[in-house]
Amino acid sequence: MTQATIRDVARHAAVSVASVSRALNGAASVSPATRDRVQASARALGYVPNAAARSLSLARSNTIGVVLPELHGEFFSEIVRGMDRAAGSLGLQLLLSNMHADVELAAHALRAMRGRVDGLLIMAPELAAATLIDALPGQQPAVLINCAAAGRSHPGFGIDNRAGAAAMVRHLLAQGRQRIVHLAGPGSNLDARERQEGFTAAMAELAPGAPVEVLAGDFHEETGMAAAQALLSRGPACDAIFAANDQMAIGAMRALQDAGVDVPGRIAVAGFDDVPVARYLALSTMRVPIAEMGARALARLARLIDGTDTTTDVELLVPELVVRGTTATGAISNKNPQEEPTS
Amino acid sequence: MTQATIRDVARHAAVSVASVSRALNGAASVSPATRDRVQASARALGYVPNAAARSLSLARSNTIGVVLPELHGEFFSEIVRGMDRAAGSLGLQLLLSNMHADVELAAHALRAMRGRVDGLLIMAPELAAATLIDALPGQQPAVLINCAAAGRSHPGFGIDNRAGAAAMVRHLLAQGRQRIVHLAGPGSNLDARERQEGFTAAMAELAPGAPVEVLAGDFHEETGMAAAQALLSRGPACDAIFAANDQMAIGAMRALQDAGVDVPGRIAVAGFDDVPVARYLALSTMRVPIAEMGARALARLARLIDGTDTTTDVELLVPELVVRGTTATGAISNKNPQEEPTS
DNA sequence: TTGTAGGCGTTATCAC
DNA sequence: GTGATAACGCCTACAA
Repeated sequence: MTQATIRDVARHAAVSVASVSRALNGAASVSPATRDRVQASARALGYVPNAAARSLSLARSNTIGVVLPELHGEFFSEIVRGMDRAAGSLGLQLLLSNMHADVELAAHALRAMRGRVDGLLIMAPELAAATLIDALPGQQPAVLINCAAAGRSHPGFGIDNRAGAAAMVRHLLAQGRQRIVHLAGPGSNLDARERQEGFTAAMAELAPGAPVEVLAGDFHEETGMAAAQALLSRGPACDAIFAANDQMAIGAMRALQDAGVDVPGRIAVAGFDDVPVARYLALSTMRVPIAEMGARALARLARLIDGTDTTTDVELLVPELVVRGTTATGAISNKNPQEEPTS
Repeated sequence: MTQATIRDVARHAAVSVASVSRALNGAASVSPATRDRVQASARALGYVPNAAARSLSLARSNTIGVVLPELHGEFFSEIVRGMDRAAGSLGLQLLLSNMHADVELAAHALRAMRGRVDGLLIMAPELAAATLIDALPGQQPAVLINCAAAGRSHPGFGIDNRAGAAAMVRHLLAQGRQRIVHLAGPGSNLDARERQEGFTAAMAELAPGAPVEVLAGDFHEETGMAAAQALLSRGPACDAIFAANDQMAIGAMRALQDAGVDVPGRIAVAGFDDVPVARYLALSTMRVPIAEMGARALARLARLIDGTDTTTDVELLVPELVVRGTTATGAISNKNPQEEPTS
């Protein structure tokens, strides 16, 4: 026997399909007697409404399309967790799809969601604004996360990378560091660019005389190691390495420690993101509220869908400075890395 | 202007909707001329097929429902990554929903997917077999992951926890450890139970005379700390702690090191899972191929859906022993300071 | 090769 | 309060 439809229930309860629909959806006026009969029949037949049919009829799916790039473990799970939490409390489902770097595929993925989702949550830190806008299905409500394209036609969310970088620079300077080297991320990445800009701007403002140096990087641990080794084996030494993300910072730490360099005694190391590993390695970093960003983006998309919120500005979430052993002045105090604030 | 439908395209191309459908779906016989006209019109109007309508008509959604419990960062992202990878290569989408411990809610979540997905990927290590089977929509193809219910009516995937635990026991014994204490996970969790059983079985077989001790735990780091402290402050000492997961192992390590106990000199520590942090802390552990499990489960579900595979057995993935510093015999590998930040 | 028409399962608009 | 019935957008026999 195949799945029961609303017609089966109607027949079983000896009423019309209209009454079944009304009885089951609560809303309209139905006599208690028929409602009970309908509910009993539905239960007896194991009836479950067909979501596709309902979506077609209502032109609403109660589903949010989520398009993310290939991203590393923690970031991915955190942002999805935030979205899922918000979606659950709003009675929405999440349709996942990962955005390939290929624009063709990305556009295809977006199109495939038409009629299946009520709105889109898109994160594409590597895609240029115009490219993305073109790929967007015309009428679909969408919220852009970490997108260069956000703010104009579509609302967006992002990390205040400039403020974050500035906060770290301020911290390092306050610790007495004089020559801070920034290990940048890939130029194709929006966050990486903003962090670098934040760094140079903050240095120019807070330490006008100090040397400003930026090394190219790619967000990978190996690159952090290589950069640190290069720094050691060349001319004027630096006394602080501020990496554009934690992975590179960790790589730098390893290389420095392998070379017997005192961290932070001789060189301080700082990262960005606060991945879980950072706590164990006592790495100072900027904590990025990823889950919160996901949750807030979802909530805003929901408001956009039901017309409650029609703004298109970009909301920036400010990272929080987390000071640990790798930038502490004097004695390193990572004796108990567990005393970190819980997220 | 609202989204174009197949009728708009038909009108624009001066053909029937049937021809549009045929032309766009490639399959049937259409004259090259009309196909070109249709494609041109579709592009001109920005036509994208409505997935809900198509699902309703075809009784197929090309979507897989994924139901996961609340799980910690890495596990979640890894398994979803595996599924997503496999889904992408098969042209399938992923509809996410997290399974709440509450059976009512779980059943509701499963029901809500009716008509929206072609099959279900369910992971519920905490739910009893019968409960889960009851909650399953009757006809829906489903693959169970880490479920006690797998293997009977539904195919399943799982970790060979017994073999994994045995491998770790063998390793610890080979390292000369005599008194191994197992720090178990929550009894409600299938993996935890199997790991514990694997431990006791392996001990009975490989070290018949040795004392076998099991401490209750809950998979949390704090519990690992508390357990280690308790072990230190009581009677006969042990020389190895084998935790049911990495989190507890890490907690135990910290407690031991805080107490000045030489690890692994006096007490070896081992975990299970190989979370990313494990590498940085030089924790020996069993590596669980999570992404692979997700990918294979999805592939098998796809075969189940198209009738290619109708078996219902459980496939077990074997964890791999990863030996690091915390179980090494002789010289402790603390020589690499960055692997032991609390030194 | 192409067009007509019926059906997929629901909801909503009418009459009654 | 209840019951026909027309959408919703697409696919697919069946005819032509």
